[in-house]
Amino acid sequence: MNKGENFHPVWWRNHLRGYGYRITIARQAILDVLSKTEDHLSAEDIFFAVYKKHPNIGLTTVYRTLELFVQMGLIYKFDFGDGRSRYELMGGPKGKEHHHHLVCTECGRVVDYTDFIDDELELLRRTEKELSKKYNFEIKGHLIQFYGLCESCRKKKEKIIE
Amino acid sequence: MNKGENFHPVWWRNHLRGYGYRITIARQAILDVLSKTEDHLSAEDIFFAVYKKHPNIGLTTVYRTLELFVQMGLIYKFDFGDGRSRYELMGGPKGKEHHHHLVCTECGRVVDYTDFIDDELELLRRTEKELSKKYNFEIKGHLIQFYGLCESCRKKKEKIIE
DNA sequence: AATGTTAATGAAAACCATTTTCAATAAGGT
DNA sequence: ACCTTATTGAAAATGGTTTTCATTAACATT
Ligand SMILES: [Mn+2]
Ligand SMILES: [Mn+2]
Ligand SMILES: [Zn+2]
Ligand SMILES: [Zn+2]
Repeated sequence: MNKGENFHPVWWRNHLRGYGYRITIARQAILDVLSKTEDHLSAEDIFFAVYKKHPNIGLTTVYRTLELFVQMGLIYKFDFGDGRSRYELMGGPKGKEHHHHLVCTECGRVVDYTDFIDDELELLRRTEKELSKKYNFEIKGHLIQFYGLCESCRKKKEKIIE
Repeated sequence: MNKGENFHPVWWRNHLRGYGYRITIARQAILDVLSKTEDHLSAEDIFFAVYKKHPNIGLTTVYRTLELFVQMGLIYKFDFGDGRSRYELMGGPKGKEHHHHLVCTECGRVVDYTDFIDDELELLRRTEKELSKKYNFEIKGHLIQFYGLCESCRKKKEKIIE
């Protein structure tokens, strides 16, 4: 079986239908792209990836579909500070579990990390609890990102200084 | 002494001069606005606040000045997901200490919190250390935000359901 | 398999926060 | 006062995203 090729289409179809949406070529193609990549793609990235097989699908549809999938909870939408949103598959067969990000401020590289230190989740839970009590907030989620310099960017800077 | 009125101008002047920049009316006015508010203002918010006393200062200058202050480390720039950047004073006499945010996804309300930050800081340091070792990142900073529903938005939703 | 209803789509235009351009102005050293 | 040049305001440009609107295609019904 061609790895990733039309990966578990049944799952998407059920997921879509379950929400009362129609199953279209564009939606399947976009999910297909997202299910095959390890990267954090922008709308335009996805548009170009889809374009290879479906040059008739427009960027507008990509935006609309991504918005829909975010609302459905199928994908995550992130902002890493480079002026465009980036998307990542959430649940499903190839979906990633909850994780946080490490972002290089120089080249934009993004690293997922899921190997939380044991206490991290514990502290998060505790913080959420205390915050919701103190500020009367019903906390639904969190965003945690670390910013810095990746290895290659650090080396480049060292060379310049020498 | 009029509270906040031209608060410690000497401090700004030194801070600016220390970086070799000229002290202009626009820059002082913008710092003045930021030093008087507890809110997280957008560039436009700041423009309007400045406009009251200085209707000749343009939005372009506000953007340029904010960008400069961010580079100088005088202010923070945040993105709370409503499509515009928001700014907050960093150091100085009225500047806030490092803190994280609680954001209402319904009305956009933003709450600063500095509580529990001791535990958090400790854990953060440890996490940063582990991450920088494992992924060869030189970590420079972090972004932590909790998302949820503020009290009034929660109550509104409850009423609708009833 | 044909039909009807209506969600979904593509192309173009609009939107809107932010940036760039460029000639005019003013900060601060002499 | 004068000079140099950083800073400024107005207008135009930019670029990611959204809206508009006429056309197309999903899919339930026949
Ligand atoms: Mn990720
Ligand atoms: Mn704040
Ligand atoms: Zn890098
Ligand atoms: Zn709210």
